[in-house]
Amino acid sequence: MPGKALVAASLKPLVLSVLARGPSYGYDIIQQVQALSDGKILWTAGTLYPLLHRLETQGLVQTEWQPSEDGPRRKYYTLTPAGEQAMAQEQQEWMEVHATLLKLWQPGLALE
Amino acid sequence: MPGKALVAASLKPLVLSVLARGPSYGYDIIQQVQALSDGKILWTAGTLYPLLHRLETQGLVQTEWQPSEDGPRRKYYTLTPAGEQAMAQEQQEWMEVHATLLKLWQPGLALE
DNA sequence: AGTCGCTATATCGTACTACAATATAGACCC
DNA sequence: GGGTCTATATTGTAGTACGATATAGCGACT
Repeated sequence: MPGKALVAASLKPLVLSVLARGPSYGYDIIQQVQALSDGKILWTAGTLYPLLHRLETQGLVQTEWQPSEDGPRRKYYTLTPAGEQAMAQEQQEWMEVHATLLKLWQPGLALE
Repeated sequence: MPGKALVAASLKPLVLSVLARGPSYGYDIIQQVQALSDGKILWTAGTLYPLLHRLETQGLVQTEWQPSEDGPRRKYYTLTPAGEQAMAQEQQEWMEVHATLLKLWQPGLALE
């Protein structure tokens, strides 16, 4: 039985949003999201890396290996212009869905 | 080439949220979501019905056929207690992701 | 009688997505 | 040499999205 997604497909907008703040690498992205969500969003490497590879294949990110002074080398991911555009699009779509959910969650909205 | 999801996997929380307001049937759910989103969220039947069937298999909804005075009969979906619980869970998880996204979208948040 | 459009549900095939498990390896500390 | 942390990668399995297509009732117009 596979695990359950925290919120299915929140993965892509979150990762693009992290990278929109500046280049980062896989392990760090996991830590950043975990910290920002107060430990509620916990990804494993097996969840994140395939997505990063997909983003690269789709031309939304560029990659660069960089050595680390204190551990294994890191693969830094940087948003391309197409990636920035995709991030803006994801943000807009997220807000549209969010607005719709808020309307549905309003207790006062009458049913027809 | 398959189409792109408006926001991937916003489907389940939206459908559960619609049903949390009262029983409904497939065609009506599509219309409700379309109206509430100002026409931005457009689902096809082929997207919605498989999800409704999954929700039924998972015991989150109960179904009942009802005749329509003006057209084909309708299959009404009603949330079960487990479905209400799932809906509450989805709502909480959505808000956690949303809060994290808002933090990431704050222009003032400094990078380390 | 025919056809158009709207209502209404259903299934199939294909592609995409999520994630646990597992493997590999460097650096540090004991 | 063993444990912990850092760091990336792949594989297998299950879940998800959606266009295309099929079926059928009803009303209106021709």
